[in-house]
Amino acid sequence: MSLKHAILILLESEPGSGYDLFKRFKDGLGYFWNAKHQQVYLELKKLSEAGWLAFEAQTQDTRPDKKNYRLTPAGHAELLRWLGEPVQPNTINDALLVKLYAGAHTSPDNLREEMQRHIAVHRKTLDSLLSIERDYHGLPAEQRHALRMPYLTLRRGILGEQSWLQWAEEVEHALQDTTPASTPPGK
Amino acid sequence: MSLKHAILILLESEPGSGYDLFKRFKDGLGYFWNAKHQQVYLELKKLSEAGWLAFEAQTQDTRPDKKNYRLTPAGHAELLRWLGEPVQPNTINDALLVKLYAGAHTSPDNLREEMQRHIAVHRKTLDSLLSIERDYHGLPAEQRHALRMPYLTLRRGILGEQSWLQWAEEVEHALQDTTPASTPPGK
DNA sequence: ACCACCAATGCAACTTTTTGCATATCCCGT
DNA sequence: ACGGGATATGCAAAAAGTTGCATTGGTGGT
Repeated sequence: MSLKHAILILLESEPGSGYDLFKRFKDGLGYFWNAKHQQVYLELKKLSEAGWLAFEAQTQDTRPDKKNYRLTPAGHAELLRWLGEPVQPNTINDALLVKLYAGAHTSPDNLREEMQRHIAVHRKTLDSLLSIERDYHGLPAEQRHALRMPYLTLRRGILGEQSWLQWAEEVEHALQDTTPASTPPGK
Repeated sequence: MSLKHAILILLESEPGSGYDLFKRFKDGLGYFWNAKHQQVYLELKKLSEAGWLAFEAQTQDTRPDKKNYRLTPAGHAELLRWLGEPVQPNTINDALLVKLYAGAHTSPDNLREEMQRHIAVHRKTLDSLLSIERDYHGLPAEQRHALRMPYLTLRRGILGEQSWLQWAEEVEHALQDTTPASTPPGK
């Protein structure tokens, strides 16, 4: 758990609305933290009630009104406290691997299609991460320095996706071997 | 979600008790599916009530009595149905990356300690996966064939852990650069 | 003209997972 | 003799996350 702290960190670096935070989760942090908009709004409400956030309502003409959230001193203190605390190693629950584990009970074609869909998603994610990395390298040194920690998390995303795609190739070879009869020899 | 189906698959390949399943999650599948014993027992109860599992109570002398679960035909059908359905790509929520993202607000020492602890865990996991892989390669061809699908998931674990450790090296270099003063030069 | 999408927020019900507590016996090491 | 770990199961409450529904207005495409 820790949508709580993910929100505190995002608002610490820049105040914003629920909608705004949701977009940051979707675009920027999506490769390591995900949340639906409902959950974000609910959590913002809870964090306000706990005194860690404050907000001012902004009325807007052409668009719906919004609430602009920022950290309170108590929220800042909580963030520092959390940073000093050890983080539990991540546990992974990966449904694709569950399916593959049971793969002998279904057809290789089914598995291949499934893999193709996932490969497409991972390739797209990798492309977008690489493009963010290119932008980062184009920044002036000061800004790069300010972003060095987020950059490390970006590297995790890139290395992770590359490793995933490498694994996917292994899987494809293995699944081809399962049905060698369907392709005629000689090309 | 899909502890449900993870359980169906495990019981399909071999019937067993809740305790037994829990151990299989902990030892064998832990690198891609995790569940506490409470959740396993609760889910077994629900799956029985849904008619997908049946159990017979076994009284034991030296040990507590246990319930031996196996799939019903309905459970088998449900498993096949699920295998035909597309799996949602995994979403990752990784608290370590959240912490690192906010790393500029804490000390490099704190981050280094955190990384050391996680590195130790990942190295241990990798070692154990590699040892399982060695065992696999030592098996006769028939058994290897029967286990080819679980083997693919094992490969995911191995490649994933290796990639993680590679990333951890990048992080360590980056964190060293942040405080070059503390280590005396010349050794 | 209509449809879809962006901006913006939220409630209610549900499922899934975690945490805390509870119990009972056996075996192993110190 | 005593503590800890393995064996074995479970309830209750809380926390975290998902799904479905609802609203309002602008903007851009066909």
